[in-house]
Amino acid sequence: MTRRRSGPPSPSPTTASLKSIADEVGVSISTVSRAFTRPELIGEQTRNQILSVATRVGYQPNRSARGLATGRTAVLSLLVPDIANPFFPPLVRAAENRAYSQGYAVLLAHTDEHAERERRLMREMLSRVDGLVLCSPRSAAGPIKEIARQRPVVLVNRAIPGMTSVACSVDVGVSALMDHLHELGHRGLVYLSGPASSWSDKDKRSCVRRHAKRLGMTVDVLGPFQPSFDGGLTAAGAVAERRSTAVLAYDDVMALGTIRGLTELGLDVPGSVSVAGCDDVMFAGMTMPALTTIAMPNELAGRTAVDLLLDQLASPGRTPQEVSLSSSFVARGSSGPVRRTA
Amino acid sequence: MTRRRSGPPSPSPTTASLKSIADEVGVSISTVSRAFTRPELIGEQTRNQILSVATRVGYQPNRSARGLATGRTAVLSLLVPDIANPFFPPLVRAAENRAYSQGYAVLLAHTDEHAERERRLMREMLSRVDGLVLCSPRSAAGPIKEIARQRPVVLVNRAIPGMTSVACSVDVGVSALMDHLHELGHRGLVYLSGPASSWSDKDKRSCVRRHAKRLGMTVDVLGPFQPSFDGGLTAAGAVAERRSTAVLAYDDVMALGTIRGLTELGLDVPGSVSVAGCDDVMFAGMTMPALTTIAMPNELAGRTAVDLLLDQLASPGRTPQEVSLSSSFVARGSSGPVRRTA
DNA sequence: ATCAGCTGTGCAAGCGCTTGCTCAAAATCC
DNA sequence: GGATTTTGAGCAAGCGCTTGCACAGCTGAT
Repeated sequence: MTRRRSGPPSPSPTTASLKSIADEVGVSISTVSRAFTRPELIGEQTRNQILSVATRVGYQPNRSARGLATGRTAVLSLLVPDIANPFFPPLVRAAENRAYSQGYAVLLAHTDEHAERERRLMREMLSRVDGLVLCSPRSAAGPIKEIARQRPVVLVNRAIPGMTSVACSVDVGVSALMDHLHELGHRGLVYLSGPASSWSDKDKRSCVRRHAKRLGMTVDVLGPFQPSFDGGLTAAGAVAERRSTAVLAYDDVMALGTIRGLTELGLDVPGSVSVAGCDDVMFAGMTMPALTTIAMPNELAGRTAVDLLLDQLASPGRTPQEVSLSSSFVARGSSGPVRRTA
Repeated sequence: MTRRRSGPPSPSPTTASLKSIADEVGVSISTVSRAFTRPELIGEQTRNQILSVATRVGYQPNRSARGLATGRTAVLSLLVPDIANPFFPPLVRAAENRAYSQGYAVLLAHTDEHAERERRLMREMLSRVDGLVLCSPRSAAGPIKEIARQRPVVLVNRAIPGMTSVACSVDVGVSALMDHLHELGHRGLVYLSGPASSWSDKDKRSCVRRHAKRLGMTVDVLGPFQPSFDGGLTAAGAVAERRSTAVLAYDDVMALGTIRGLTELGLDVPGSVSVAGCDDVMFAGMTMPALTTIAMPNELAGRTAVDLLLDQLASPGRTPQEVSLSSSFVARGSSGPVRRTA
């Protein structure tokens, strides 16, 4: 270790503050502060001096102090039901990326699909963040609006009148899927429903019905089943019983369970029955057979949600908007032509 | 809407503060503050009065102000390379859960495997959080230690002398896997390596070699390959060429790619070649064949990391410890007995 | 020379909360 | 009953930063 030329014997472990920089440069605290926040106001020479000292000592503003003074924290809250649900990571990633690029950090919390915990989290976040993104919130409209009165809120995959939201409808995807199945000779479809109360399940049911009618196909709605592999396993029994030739599951995970269940019952996928999922989760393309599915634009959803939130932050008066994103269809190996029954 | 009995015409939209409560109850601000932070110091009657008013008006302390006054933010930072990598969600979830239960919120950010971004994030987090958990950090030891000088840091899946870390070694899992393969008649193993510089890849290579020696099996290390499905696809070619009977891939995703690649080359898994992965990612059990793999205790890792961090927060002097967690072996359908060559 | 208008900087008042210290009243002791 | 301790509460000084306002020194128009 080389001897220090002069100055204090050791770099003080206390973090640099406006004051320490001000003292070193020989200006007032306000000037240093403004050198960062309103650089135009400061003379070029002074500013450069300040900035160079700041980078040398690795100055990082104390966020709490800034937050207290400005009333803004530069933090956004992202509430998801369960980050381990493969639906969310891409969304979270996109949201965090966008937020970061705009100078915001992201406080992540998961609600465990538990309305009570969700409400507590929302409340606790209030004093920590500038705005919140709520993904598939379970709470009633009341508590959510209560929060929205205090901080900008954007809903993802849930709409509440008068609030900004971004939702991904399966409509386009289901339409294409059912065209695809129809062309392959299928004349009926079983929909394996998930959480009955969720916006997303309702959307799927209604889209399936609408497009079935359009194509003259029959629809059976089974369930609700757990949106899990085991839920799919269970559902497989019901599918087999019904001698259905085509199945759409609430999500990809359930679809994989269904495929496994059907296989164990001696039914070939896609030979005997075609199975499709929803979400186009990361693994959907990696299984065998690869999963035919409806891709949800969740990266876009995450990014959009943050954009909408930042919009609201920038112009508080803004009227709420309900953005609707559309899905797409991805044909893979788990769907095929209907087989002539023996 | 019923008429309000008395009091102000409408609940002021400004958030409640210590002062507003103090005024209403008729005590000083300090008393209200202490009613929350040091309740023993306050008379029971006063305290109850304060608490009841507080809950009625939905008081939430201003975190910035508290942070400024105490120097603690009650926020932890969790840096992961990529939340969309299925390895991380369970870890993040467990970490967030543990932190939440101890009164801490979690700031999540992803580094995109990018050392520069990682360093910037670490620095920026410094002023926002009380401590950081760094998952598989890419940065050199220097910058990391620099951060650790300012705030407690816990490393996950990376060890740096003198720092607290928690790592999951594949040792136990590899041992069991290789016993399993040996019993099934395999006498050689191909290891498909991932990012050569990562601690985790080194660990895998050395464990594989050690246990191969123990069992008298041969080892071929191929790669490095991208730790992705495509990486596995590529690797499959090399595996087929070598006429290997057993393969261990760097991670589950690569393993799935390998299986697909082998299948496309006309090799049956596990008939012609057994394939195992690492991590026991959510989907590992859902594919067909279900993936034989080495399960990493990443929930435990996430929880432990947070615990270690909170320990350091509670008792700053504490000597750094390197916790090592062990993996386990999960036999599923992608591994089987070696087939007599024609 | 005079004065208005800039520019660049400093002053000082907070932002809402914590906390060491002070102090009055009540409880306890001898 | 007086001295001492305990209890409950308030005062006030910050924590580090932002920002409205004041003001000194220039510039350039008059």
